[in-house]
Amino acid sequence: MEVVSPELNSLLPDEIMDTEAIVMDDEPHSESPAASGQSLPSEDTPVPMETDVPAVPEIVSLCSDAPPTQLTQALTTSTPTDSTLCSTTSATQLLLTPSTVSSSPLPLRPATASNLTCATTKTTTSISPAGISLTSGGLQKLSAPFTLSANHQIILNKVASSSGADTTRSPGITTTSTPPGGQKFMVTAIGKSGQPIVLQLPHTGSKPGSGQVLGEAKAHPQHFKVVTIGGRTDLKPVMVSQAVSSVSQVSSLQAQQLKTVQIAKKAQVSSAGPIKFIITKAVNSKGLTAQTSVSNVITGRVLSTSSPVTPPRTITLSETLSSTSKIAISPLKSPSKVPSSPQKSVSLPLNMAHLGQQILVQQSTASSPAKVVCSQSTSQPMKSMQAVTVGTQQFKTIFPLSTPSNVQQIQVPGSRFHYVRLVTATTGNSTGQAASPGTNSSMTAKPMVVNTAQVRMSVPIVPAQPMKQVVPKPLTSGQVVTTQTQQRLIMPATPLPQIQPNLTNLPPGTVLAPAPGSGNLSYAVLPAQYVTQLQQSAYVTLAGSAGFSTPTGIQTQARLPLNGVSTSDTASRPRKPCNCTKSQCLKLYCDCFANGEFCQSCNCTNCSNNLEHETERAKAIKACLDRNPEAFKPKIGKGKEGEADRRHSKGCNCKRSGCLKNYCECYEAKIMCSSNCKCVGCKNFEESPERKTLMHLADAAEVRVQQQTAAKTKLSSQISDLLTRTTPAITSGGGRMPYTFVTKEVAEATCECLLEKAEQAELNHQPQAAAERMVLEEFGRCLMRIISSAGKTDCPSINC
DNA sequence: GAGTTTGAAACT
DNA sequence: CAGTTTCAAACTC
Repeated sequence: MEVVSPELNSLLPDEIMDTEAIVMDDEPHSESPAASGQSLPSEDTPVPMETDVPAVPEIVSLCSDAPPTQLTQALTTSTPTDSTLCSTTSATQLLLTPSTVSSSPLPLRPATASNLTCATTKTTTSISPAGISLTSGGLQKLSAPFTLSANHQIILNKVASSSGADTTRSPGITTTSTPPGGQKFMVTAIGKSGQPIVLQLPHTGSKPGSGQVLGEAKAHPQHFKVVTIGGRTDLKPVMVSQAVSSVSQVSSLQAQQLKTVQIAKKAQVSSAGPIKFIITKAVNSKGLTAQTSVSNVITGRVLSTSSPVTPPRTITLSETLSSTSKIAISPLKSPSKVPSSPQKSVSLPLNMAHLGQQILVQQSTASSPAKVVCSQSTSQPMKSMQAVTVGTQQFKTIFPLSTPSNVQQIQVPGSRFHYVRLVTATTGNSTGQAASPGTNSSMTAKPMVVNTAQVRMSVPIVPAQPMKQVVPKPLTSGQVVTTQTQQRLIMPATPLPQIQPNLTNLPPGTVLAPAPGSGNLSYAVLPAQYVTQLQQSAYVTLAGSAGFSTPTGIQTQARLPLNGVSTSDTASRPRKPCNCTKSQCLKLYCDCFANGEFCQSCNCTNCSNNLEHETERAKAIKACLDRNPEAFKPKIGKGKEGEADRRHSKGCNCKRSGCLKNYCECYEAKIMCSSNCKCVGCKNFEESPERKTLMHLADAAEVRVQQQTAAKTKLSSQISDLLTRTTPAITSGGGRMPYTFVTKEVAEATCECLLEKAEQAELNHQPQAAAERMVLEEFGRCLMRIISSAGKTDCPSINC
């Protein structure tokens, strides 16, 4: 099992949660203490979370009664028949995916509830036609998972966790039930302990939901209802897949460090049933205002509610409206940060034409950073890209990768970072791909032709903590090990006020080195220009993205604010290529690296500042941050009112340049030295005559350059215009241009005429000016004759 | 273009 | 923290 260490959270912004590999359990009901214990996050290394309550992965999944062997096969192999893949979980998320329509009413049984275990590492959920069992992947036990009332209500009764470690963690319940009517609903509830959650089911006619055979196409669209209850701040992804297969997967999230919203995508493509991807945000465990937004997805039914703190609650399931395959992500802002922010839901359909799938990004709340983790499972290695917008701004960008990687870009509103996740899931993977803890992935399938790898986004939880390389824990025994390679990239690009305090220390890139046997998970924080790099291999920009400017200039790299120059300013200029030879462009000597950029079109040798050396780059970043936590911060702080207040944060140390050469960082930034500087013989101050002289010279030179440039441009334009206007004469007239008649003979004749005029003037003792005038006039006449004869004859004659 | 100068970054 | 070394850009020829 892949485990995200506590460091991971510290590396990534709070707004985006990441989930680790989906835990695949070879057994439907894992009760292995060892596994659970291993998967448990270390208590000794608590990572500050966005919420005060330590996050604990809580997963309640519906497990089929099928024999373990059957389940194992279903989980470990990605079969087209698997219609449901449910994974995920952030700390207290519970995901349930009903995969099949069960004819038996109220499939949930107390007997299965007893199967709930505390094994966090293993959680498997599947629904068999015969019934539904619950397997708790979380640390908590559900002694009485829920009760079913006569009036189509399901009451979830949260019971205090059995283990001591569990008691400190917020409870979360997610359950799925398949009512008799074949309707399915999902409940993702993370409420307070001991508080029941009541779900009211709509009265639907029971259908003969006979047990369906795996791979059997569903004639009837599945209805899913997702209910999010609770007060947790964590985003809760809920994936609902078409109720085709009887196997669903639930990966338990290792724990407390991960706040994640995952979009599990099922590799399976179903021909008939509607596909629903629903991601809801988990309610705040702290009891703060929890907002849950659930986007409507295709035929599924999604119930969204802003969950107040106090359960029990009765929720009425509502119909969803969408008609196409979509993935809905509704990242919610942390209630702790914005307790009372009105729920805001924005759906951004992503047209992934080449993938034949759409991703719907739903934004639930405005300001709070959202944590979104999207995981995709696929039976076939593919390339997929997803763009997820978190926060107030939305954007969509699809990056077709030349590599078998998935790119998912997330922009957090107000953040200067773009978060882009690259997921490389290649090798043949089973439906139950290895997933990070807390990741819940499920795919539905129909319109979605093929799904690729898991896409995940991560956000550091610990503020102001430098990015660190995180090595996921190796998979534990008994877990499904996949050969799938996963890359995770997080790209900073745009400002995000909400999380900026946490991101200020973020290095331009971070790579989470894969742990042995962990499936080669890697994380990277990349500068925005990385997006550009990716786009060089042709990209598809999704329309309809509001507030997101798709990078169009391939050569232009977005840069972090450097030397007080705004990003837009720097971005407008072509980046200067570096010439590093010894530093591998992994030290601050390299401007590219120092600016958080990848080397691109540089002259460097042995460069490691690129995607191919993510690990090295991450280490270098970490090293730089260890030396100086503010290494990647702009050196020139922008003053309150204009450039006058701009000053170098550290100041320069010039000794011989007088701070009047570009050696001086202050001078280079076109600012004057300040008290921060330790320079000797500084001449870079306001009243310095040397500085003024240099400035004047520089201005004059710049003016000259501009004039020359303008003149060249104008001349080029005129020439171009002339050629454009004369072109018709060439083509339409069938003749040649006048100048083509200036043959050697014509030129000689013209010269003779001119000389004759000059001689005449000389013989007449005319002044030089008059002589010159005569010559010029004669030259004009010659030209006129040449031009006039151009269209008459091929051999114009010049006669004086 | 090669060589020198310079100062930040890295190292001790 | 200070001194030294390394490094790449800036500069000079």
